Amino acid sequence: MSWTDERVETLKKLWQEGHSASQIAKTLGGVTRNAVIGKVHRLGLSGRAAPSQPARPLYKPAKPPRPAAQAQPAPQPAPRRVSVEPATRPAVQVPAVPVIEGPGTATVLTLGSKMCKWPIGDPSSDEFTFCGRRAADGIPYCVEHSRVAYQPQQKKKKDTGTELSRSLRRYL
DNA sequence: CCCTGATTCGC
DNA sequence: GCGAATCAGG
Repeated sequence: MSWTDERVETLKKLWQEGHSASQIAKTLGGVTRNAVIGKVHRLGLSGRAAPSQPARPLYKPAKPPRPAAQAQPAPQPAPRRVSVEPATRPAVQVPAVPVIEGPGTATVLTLGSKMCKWPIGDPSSDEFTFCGRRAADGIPYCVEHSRVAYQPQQKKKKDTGTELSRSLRRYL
């Protein structure tokens, strides 16, 4: 199919009405959404609404790998400057060896690798915390919660065992 | 994985 | 001019 005046007009109409490229493609028939998008751009009516913000965020990563037929000796890579998070981060310090706190005092921010990750409370609540008691290396939970967490597993058969399950057995 | 538009570039 | 391929997001 080709872009007859009629089809182009339909395209414009539908596009301005807010239909998606694929919807328009289906309506018109005989074209893909890519074709529609391509045409839309050629017609210069890309950004439909909200021109407030640039449709294109100003940076273009370019596209490196593509079998370009023996192109000319490409110049220098032309460094692209992309804003890369200049913000200063406080970098929350998480104690490697957490203080032994009572249950439910560790938050997602203070939860260290060696702290029990047993959830306490409603995860969707502000009150949500983790157990936070000391947990052995490589074990997600403290002894008490490990027992609960792995209960169904504990009395399985052989259990040739993963590293974790072996550590676990030692641990419990 | 489904979808969206944006871009590039061989044709 | 066309649109497939590809990309960056939602």
